[in-house]
Amino acid sequence: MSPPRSNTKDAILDTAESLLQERGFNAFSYQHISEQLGVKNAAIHYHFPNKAGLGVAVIERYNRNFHDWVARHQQRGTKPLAMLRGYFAIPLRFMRDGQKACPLGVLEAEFGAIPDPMRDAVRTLDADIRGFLSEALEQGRQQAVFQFNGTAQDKALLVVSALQGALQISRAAGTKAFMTVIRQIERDLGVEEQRDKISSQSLLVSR
Amino acid sequence: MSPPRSNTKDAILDTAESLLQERGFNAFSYQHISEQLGVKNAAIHYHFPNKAGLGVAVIERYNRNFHDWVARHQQRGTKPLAMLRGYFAIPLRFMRDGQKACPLGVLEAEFGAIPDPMRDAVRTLDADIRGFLSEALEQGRQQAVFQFNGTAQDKALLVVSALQGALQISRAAGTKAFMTVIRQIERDLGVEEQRDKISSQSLLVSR
DNA sequence: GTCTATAACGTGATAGAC
DNA sequence: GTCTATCACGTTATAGAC
Repeated sequence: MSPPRSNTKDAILDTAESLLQERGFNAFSYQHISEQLGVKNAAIHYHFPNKAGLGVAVIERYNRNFHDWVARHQQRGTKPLAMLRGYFAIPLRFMRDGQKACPLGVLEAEFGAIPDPMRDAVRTLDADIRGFLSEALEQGRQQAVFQFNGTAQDKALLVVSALQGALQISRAAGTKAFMTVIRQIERDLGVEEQRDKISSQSLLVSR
Repeated sequence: MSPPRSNTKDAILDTAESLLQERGFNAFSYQHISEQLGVKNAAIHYHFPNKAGLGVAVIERYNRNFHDWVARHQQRGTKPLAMLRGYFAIPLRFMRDGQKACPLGVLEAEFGAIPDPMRDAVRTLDADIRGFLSEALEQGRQQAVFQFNGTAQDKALLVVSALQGALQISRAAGTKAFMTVIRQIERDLGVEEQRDKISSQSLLVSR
């Protein structure tokens, strides 16, 4: 159902997504992409006639990938705590992969300066991520692996907000800040501190 | 010690700060400022020769204002809970004042695309804000008005992260999201739900 | 599908008159 | 301290050859 996918098109999306996370939407250009890709900017305009369309495509692909990830875990019957940690691992990878920010956070920070179609795509992505997390938290509470007050929706919103903020703050304050927030979130969910987390422990000691 | 402060200079800083919060650093220009101010862009270059300097000036003034605010409350002997809520009121004002984002969050989201001197200023601001909040939380814990696990520094980082993220998310998801996060933060600090918060209660009901 | 060439415009910034 | 005028450059985007 999708055979003639051009190789370049995906490469453009990869590069655009990466640049978006590094620089934000308004600070990367067709030139940046074309240079990194070794291709002329006209080629990019062939695949994505205008920048708004490219932006929307990046967000929608990101959301599709997220849905696939969720579906994969649901099929496997991944348990709530592993689900939560698998979710934490996503921004964690961003941070380790060159201090990237979360696309959602970047676009919401630039919300007043992005095209309307992108705003819609952002809203959808936000709703989908929170929907997923709400479910995981609610399941975990029912299985008594998480404890928290208020609705799962409210708690999910807090967790998503904290992760998004922490990832940004880590760009200024360093990796440790992000690990700290993850640890604090787990603490606040009543998840016991793990005994075998050597790296986390050393982080604790170092301040 | 500071008598000949040009009126225009402050007006430029006001406008730049506002534009920064609405559009981000890379999506506002000297033209935007000059149009809003009814002044030519050369006048702005007279006060701030380059954009990086303007950016730094905005951040540093913001930090000075924050310090003044803290000092004012410390002199008054404001109690921890009122301190916390006074702090919440800052981003709350941003949101109500045209869906503005927090300057810190915006700049950290754009961190890969802002000049070096601005990065330094951002790091300082971040450290100062968290320092203040850590103190307030620690005081509150000692007075048994807040309950939380972990160090006050860790909890402060979580709270700052959550507020920053929530303010951004609210641009896409609406005001309610921000109120929800504030309520959840208070819940997680063991602050009792207020009986007289009619608006908050109706928010709860509406979802 | 990718290229060269170019258009039309916004950007940060400077020189010099007033 | 603000203006007019202008510059060099980067931006998104298009036309048309290959």
